[in-house]
Amino acid sequence: MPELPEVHTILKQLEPHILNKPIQELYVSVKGQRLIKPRSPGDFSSKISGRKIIMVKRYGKFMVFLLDNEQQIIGHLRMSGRLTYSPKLLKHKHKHLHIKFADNGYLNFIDVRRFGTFHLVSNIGNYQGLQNLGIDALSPALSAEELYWKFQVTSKNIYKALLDQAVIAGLGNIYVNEDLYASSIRPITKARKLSLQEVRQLLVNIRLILKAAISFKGTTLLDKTYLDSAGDTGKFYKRLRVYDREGKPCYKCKTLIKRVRIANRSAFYCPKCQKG
DNA sequence: AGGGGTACCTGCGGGC
DNA sequence: TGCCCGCAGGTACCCC
Repeated sequence: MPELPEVHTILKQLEPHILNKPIQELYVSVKGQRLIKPRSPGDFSSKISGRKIIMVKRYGKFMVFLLDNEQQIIGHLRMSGRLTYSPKLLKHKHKHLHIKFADNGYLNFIDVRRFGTFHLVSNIGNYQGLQNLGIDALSPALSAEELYWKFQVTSKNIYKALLDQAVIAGLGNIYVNEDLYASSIRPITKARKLSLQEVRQLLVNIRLILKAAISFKGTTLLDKTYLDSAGDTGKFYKRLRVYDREGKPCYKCKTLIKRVRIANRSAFYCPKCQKG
């Protein structure tokens, strides 16, 4: 579920509630076997109790909570994870973890499918998930030339290349589909076939769409899996042009949108507007 | 190297 | 009504 705009929204909303407050304890439900590292809730809890979160950062879809003793909690929401803040203990069927602060506030992790992870590390540089991460899609450090170069040295199609977090960090299925539609590129096009000019335009569209999605607090689909930290729906769903529109008319040319399976995921495109 | 499949989970909607 | 199937904003791991 959550891609860059959703993770960004959640962290921005949480920040004022969780920064610089002493942590009292960590609670993990018995179901959360794969959820945390270290695996022992007691171990995890004792290592962070008394500490404060002094900074929150996002790398792609990863969330990093920096503690005041230089430990970091690295979180990933995967498909259905949510984070909320509550001033009181929250009862919820799918709440698998919370951090209780000394002021009695709670940071809650809710996750229906239980794919999400929270890892406590002392050296962020050794964390595998971040080592393999490419430059963040919204980072000014990412240039069209670099992206073009990465496309030149792979034989992947552009759909898989954009989903590859080592190529560009932060995009997921919704925004990749929207980016390719906006750029008139078919998902199955080989990434290396794109000209530098086309990559420039693609990167412009990626950033425009991500920023617009952030301004709408992300995208919530019909199943309501994603809700922001305040429990609200992300209103960018109103702006989706191609994702989940199979069989519906293209907004530009009225041709019916097609769906193809690529690597067990659904790619949507307009067969007339998107060339390749 | 990259494609494809599976696995990790729960829940929902559609078809029969 | 109920069962079975496919599908879901992600990623890691296997085999060819």
